[in-house]
Parts: sequence; structure tokens; C-alpha cells
Amino acid sequence: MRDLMTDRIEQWKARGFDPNNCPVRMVLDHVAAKWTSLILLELEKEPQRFNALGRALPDISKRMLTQSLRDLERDGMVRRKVYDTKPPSVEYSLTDVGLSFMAPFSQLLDWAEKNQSQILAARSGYDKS
Amino acid sequence: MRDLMTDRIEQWKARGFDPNNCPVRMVLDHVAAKWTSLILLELEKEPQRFNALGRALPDISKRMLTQSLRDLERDGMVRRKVYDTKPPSVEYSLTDVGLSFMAPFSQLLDWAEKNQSQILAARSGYDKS
DNA sequence: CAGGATCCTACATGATACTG
DNA sequence: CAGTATCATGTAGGATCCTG
Repeated sequence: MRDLMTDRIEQWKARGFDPNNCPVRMVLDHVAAKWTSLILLELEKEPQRFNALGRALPDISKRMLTQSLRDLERDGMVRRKVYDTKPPSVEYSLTDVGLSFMAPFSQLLDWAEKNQSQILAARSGYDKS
Repeated sequence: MRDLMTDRIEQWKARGFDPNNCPVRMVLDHVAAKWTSLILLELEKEPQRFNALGRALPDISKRMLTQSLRDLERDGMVRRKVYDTKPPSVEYSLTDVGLSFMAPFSQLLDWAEKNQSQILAARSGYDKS
């Protein structure tokens, strides 16, 4: 793996790597953002409507829910379907791309859960000294 | 996988899930931060000294390089070794935890590279309408 | 060489109020 | 119900200068 990763970096640099305009970061930004990955997790359970999502993520504001959903929709990871009823109802669901993201993402979550105690230990050790 | 992920969320919520104090986010923050994951990638190639890292990541400021390295050291992902020479020399390397992180992380990078063209296409389609 | 200390700004997010 | 609009703020990150 070492060599593969090394090659990867060399390739990026060869193409004129710019961390502010990086195709990988454009993906990582979803992981980074405060709510997007949680929204994806919720939508993986089942397609849900706007306010249902809001209730599932109790601390999110409508503002951030809207914005996060727009970001995900823009990148083709979430599909927005409007039913022309009254009052309107809007259902959000994962696209195939969004669903395929869950595989590597859940690997990362696994790693996080497995290593969190060690990390917390290292952290408090560091903070004491 | 669906059920596993669903269970995971339910467990988090049962424990009183708080996105501002989330053990998983504490890990994701490294992915999120602008430089930490790039630093890990560089250190995976080989242990390196402070200024060597700075040259490998041309756009990083000394301030952020220092801070990112401290964060990673604090979490036990990077080891800092000071050689008492004159002028001083400091070598940074991955710990076992840091190295083990590269496996799930590189899966995420794979996904990002495989899907970036689709995502960019979705994005420009969205922006046009 | 490997940083520490300061100052500053931009942007991500939150709070609140309003609407078709 | 599903948003939009506006204002407020905390903080990540950059720029610059200094030091053992």
C-alpha cells in the first residue's frame, strides 16, 4: 500500500496539486462538514422527508439542514423528490453514488470506534504533561 | 450493512448523542482539517523533519504545520522525536495508530478518485439549472 | 532549524423571523 | 410542510515578526 499511496501523491503533485482546489478534498468536505455525513446515515436507513430528518437530527437548524441537503443534492449524492400535494411534501433519498459512499465511510467509522479509547488515552496523557 | 449502520446510530442516540461532543467526530476532524491528512500521507512515505514536511506541502504555513503536528501528536497518531544536535533537528513519524488509520482512509481516497468525475458532472448540471 | 506569539480576516454555523 | 432571508458569532486558518 505504501507505494500506491506514494504514487498517488506524486501524481497529484505532477498535476499541479492545490489543496484549495483538490478533487479529493471536494469529497472529504462532506465528511468534514458538521451534518452531511449524519444526514447520509439517516437517509441510508430510509428515505425521509424534510421535517422527519430534522427530528432525527435534533440539534440541526432548518438552515443547516436545507444547506446540507442542497450540497449533497448538488453533488448527486442525494435525490430530492417533490410531491405536489398541499401542504407540500418533499422526500429525500440516497442516489447510487450516495449509497456507494457508505462503504468506505463505514470503514472509517469502524476505525474510529475501534481506536477511540486509545486516542482518548493518548490525548489525556498529552494534556497532563 | 444497512442494519449495522442503523444499529450504530441507534446506539449513539441511546448514549445521548451530541454532535458537538462525538467520539467519531473527534476522529473525523482529522480528515476534515485542512492539512492533517496530507501530513499523514507524507509521513507514511517516510519519517520526515519539520522543514522537510514544510517543503513537501508547499502551501502550508509554519503555524499550521506546527499546530497540525501537535494535534496529531496529541492523539497519538504521530511521534515527535527530538535529536539534541545544534541546530536542533526534530523528526516526525507515524505511530502504529497513525499507520492503521491509513487503511480506511485510503479506501475513502479510492472512492473519491473513482467518483470525482461523476460528482463534478452532477455539480455542473445542478449549477446550470 | 524548529518553532512561539500576535494580530487579523473569512467563512461555517447558529438564532430568529417570515412565507407560499 | 418546507423552506428563505437576515443578522450575529466563533473559530480555523493566514500573515508577520520574533527566538533559543
